[in-house]
Amino acid sequence: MLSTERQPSGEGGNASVRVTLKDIAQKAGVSMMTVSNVINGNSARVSPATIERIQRIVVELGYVPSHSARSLAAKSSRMVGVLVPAADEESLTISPHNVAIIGQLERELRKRAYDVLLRGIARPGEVAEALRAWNLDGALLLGFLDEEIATFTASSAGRTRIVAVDSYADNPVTRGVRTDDATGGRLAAEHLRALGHVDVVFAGPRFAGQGVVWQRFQGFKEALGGDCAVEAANTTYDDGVALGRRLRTDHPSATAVFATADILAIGVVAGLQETGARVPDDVSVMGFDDLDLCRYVRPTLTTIAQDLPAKAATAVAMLIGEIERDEEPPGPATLDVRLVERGSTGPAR
Amino acid sequence: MLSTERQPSGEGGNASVRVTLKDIAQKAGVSMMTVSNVINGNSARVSPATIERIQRIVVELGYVPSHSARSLAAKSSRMVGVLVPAADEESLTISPHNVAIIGQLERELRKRAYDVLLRGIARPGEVAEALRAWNLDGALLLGFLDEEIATFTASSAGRTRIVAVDSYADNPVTRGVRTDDATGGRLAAEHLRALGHVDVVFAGPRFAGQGVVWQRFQGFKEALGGDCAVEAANTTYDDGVALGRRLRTDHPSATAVFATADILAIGVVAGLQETGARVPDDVSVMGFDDLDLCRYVRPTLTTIAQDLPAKAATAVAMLIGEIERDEEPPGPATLDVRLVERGSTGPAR
DNA sequence: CTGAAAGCGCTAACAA
DNA sequence: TTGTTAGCGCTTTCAG
Repeated sequence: MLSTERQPSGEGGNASVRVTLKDIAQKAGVSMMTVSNVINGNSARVSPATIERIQRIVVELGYVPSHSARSLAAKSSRMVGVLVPAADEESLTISPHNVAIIGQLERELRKRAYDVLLRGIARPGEVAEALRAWNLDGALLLGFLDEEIATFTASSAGRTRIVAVDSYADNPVTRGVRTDDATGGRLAAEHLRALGHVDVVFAGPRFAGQGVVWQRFQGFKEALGGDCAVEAANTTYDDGVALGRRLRTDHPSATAVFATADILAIGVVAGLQETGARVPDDVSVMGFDDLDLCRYVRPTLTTIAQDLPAKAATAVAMLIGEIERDEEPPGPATLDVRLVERGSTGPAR
Repeated sequence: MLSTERQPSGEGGNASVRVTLKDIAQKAGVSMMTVSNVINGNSARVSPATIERIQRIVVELGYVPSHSARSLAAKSSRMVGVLVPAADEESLTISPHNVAIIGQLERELRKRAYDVLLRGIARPGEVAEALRAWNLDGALLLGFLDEEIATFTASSAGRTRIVAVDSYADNPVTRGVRTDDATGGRLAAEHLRALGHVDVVFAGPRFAGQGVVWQRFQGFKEALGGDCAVEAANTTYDDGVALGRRLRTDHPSATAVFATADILAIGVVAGLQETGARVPDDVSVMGFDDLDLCRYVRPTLTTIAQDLPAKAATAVAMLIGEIERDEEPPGPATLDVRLVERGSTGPAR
């Protein structure tokens, strides 16, 4: 993975002080501007010969541009913020789902030569603050609630672009990228119906007229064709277990559960099993996300899969599009979902 | 989590242009330096009255300091790099273990008012490069192999501090933080011995005379008192499954497996179960790390727990200590481990 | 195609 | 306790 390669410092004679544009310019006998243009690939304005010479010297001296200086002098910093919610000071427990995304985002951004500032956000104002403090070219919001996003204000410069992942918020300063949650809900309902389930429970975080969970519920309920019970539960294993334990008491006739997150579904299965219920023979359970986790548990978890890498790539593409090509803020992007059948769902009893 | 709070911009009359130190200074009728001192908490050099007045104006105008400018003018940027390995351009799949740590690191650093640059590293030179490009005060290395770390060179400024997590490398420019891997191996061996296991298999990534895995093996073998088979396997579920499937063919007399990672152990269990073996009745399996995952699978996984939050906190404390107090680079830090008994280990058959 | 001047927003080192 | 003078390293004009 890492090639064995020496740092080219200490060859040009100068090893321990910062090599600046000026140094390069002097050694090459040209002005700083010419060097700057070469570094930034403005090859249109420099003769091929000079380019070649300068590039050699750059390598020879081990020149590394100062992004701080560039950021100060120019409009752009080539750095974007990846912003995640942070409950005050405590527990920046990035959710497994977000965690998976962060890696992808970093990769996509690095490919395009952008650096990433990772930062937890505790107060709404911190978004604009972070943006301005480092002169960020843009920001990616991860895992915020729509209500929170609505309170974010743009950087006063007005040039800062913001893309929110998994958001339906209609904040004018943000664009959204999300999976097709409504269709996900619908697929889940259709799957359960096809297996003969009629009396089912929907489990997920409390929702109210907006947001990811609400979308999933809408699609689910509609495709179900009938009514369904709703159980509020946080997206955690333990909440799932608690629900699973009392499910057959509180919903004696229910034969299936659709949870809005895999981790929650897995908890439900565990809770059910504790009470002696068999999954899927007595109760079917399905989740949402298709984390790796789904394959590790027994029974393996039937779920609605979303394409994380694609979501990350789309979010980055949108952001960069706005930043570099000053594109019209496109409408929100919606990514496909698909049903993944595994062992936790079966015919209604 | 997020308090409802307005951005204080647009009250001072000026809303959309950058508010600078100079603006504050003018409005307060003092010099920029005085304002600078107030902002940076150099209260010793300013009269209480002035402090109070300046602070009011700062809030009123919604001033946000430019970190780029500060980073350029001062020695320090108050930003540290969190550096993870990145297989060339492709698949920056940050491992679950590292990912869990990143959140903790960010939290610890933010508490101390440091920002985080998250960056994948594909070539050794990129470490020093990233450090210098943003004038980073330091860096945290996550999940690199000891051989890789040995090739990293310091920033030429010489002031940059580097702490490597999970490393035993003796690179003069880095300090290490890790869990007590040897003791972890020992605890595992003692646990299995106490249950009567004699013929056991050690499974983990290939190692050779150094590194985390080697340490675990040393402790394990020594406490075992006898010989043990070694199976090379990557730290993935699928490699675990493969090993589990052929375990009873290749090691017919083995009654226990110690894997150097939970995810690997869980795969081994699944592979074994596929062949009809019962865990732990026929074969006991244990892992290392104590990820949440261990509670989700059946049987639940016996493992060696390491304290991730403590590891992150220690790494940050070491780094900040070197940065701010210019402390003597302390020796490497080693954190405690403990055995967590769950359902995947039992008496030898 | 190349260069000179001016300044981005801030802080170090002195003076006063 | 406060102000002044210099830059940090780069990019943006605008002239050659």
